[in-house]
Amino acid sequence: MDNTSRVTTALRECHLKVTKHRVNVLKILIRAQKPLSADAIYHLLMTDRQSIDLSTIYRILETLAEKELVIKVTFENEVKNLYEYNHQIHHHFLICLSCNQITKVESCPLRDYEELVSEKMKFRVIGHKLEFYGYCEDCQKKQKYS
Amino acid sequence: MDNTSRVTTALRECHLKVTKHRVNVLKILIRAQKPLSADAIYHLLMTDRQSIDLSTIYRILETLAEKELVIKVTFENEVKNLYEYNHQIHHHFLICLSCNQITKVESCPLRDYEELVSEKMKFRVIGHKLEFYGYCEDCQKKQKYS
DNA sequence: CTGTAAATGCAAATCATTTGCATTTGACTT
DNA sequence: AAGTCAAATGCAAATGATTTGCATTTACAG
Repeated sequence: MDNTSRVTTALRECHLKVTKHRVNVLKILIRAQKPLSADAIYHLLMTDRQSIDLSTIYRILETLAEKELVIKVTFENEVKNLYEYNHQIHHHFLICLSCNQITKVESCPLRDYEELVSEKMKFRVIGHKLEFYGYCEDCQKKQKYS
Repeated sequence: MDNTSRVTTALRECHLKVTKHRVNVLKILIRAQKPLSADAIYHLLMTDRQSIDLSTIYRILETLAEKELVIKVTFENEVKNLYEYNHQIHHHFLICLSCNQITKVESCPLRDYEELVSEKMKFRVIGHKLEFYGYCEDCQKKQKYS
């Protein structure tokens, strides 16, 4: 199944109208494999000769986030909100302090700890967010020679 | 040592002028024991009959963050940036999905995992940010009866 | 194929944060 | 204690991301 039909099916399952723009936005997020800003999506669509208004992108992202087809995330030192396709697989990110590149890490060490926190703090944990900040391989190399 | 002299000393050590506003902002952040928005600080000062401009608060927070006397943090679903006093003790937060209240947790399970990530992903980890989302004790009680 | 509610485009509003500039102030010097 | 000056502040306006109101277009149920 290609992305177009995958996305079309997903929209139908959520009782959302299948519009050209919604399909395009979702396909871009799937291809990106990382969170994108509304603005970044806008420019990708423009490059692809697709005409769309930025406010429409914001509305689409809001709708898709409500239906949990996409996840809205915010990062430190990043003014804009970012949106990622929801693959339903729990993961975290590495954020390079030098080039700001975002990389996904699919393992997670926290399931046990969640229980501990729940008990000790009397806080019912529903989920968590974990990010590692540091330097990616490329930036580490560059730093050696500067 | 009271907070006023603690804060005055901290500012001097950072070669920053000791101004009434800087002292007030730092004392508010110490008392709060959790991150506050520029706006929240503004209203606390106003309630305390202290006249200050919001832009001054932003400039103070920026300066204090540069010197690492405060830490700037952002949370999901929170439009504003928040600032917390830097106690130099590594910690994380519990964020209640119902009342949005933020609670500190001082333990951390991630030191070992950081090394694992460093090796496997060839990413030099400098630090991390971890937040737990769920329901605080009060909101859990309220949910039972609603 | 048609009617209708939902989606979109466009312009303007909103809200957090930043900036330019005139004035005030902390702290060093004398 | 008064003089000096760069840094800090207040005020008004700018900026940039996001949201909203409203007129028009479109998806899709019947």
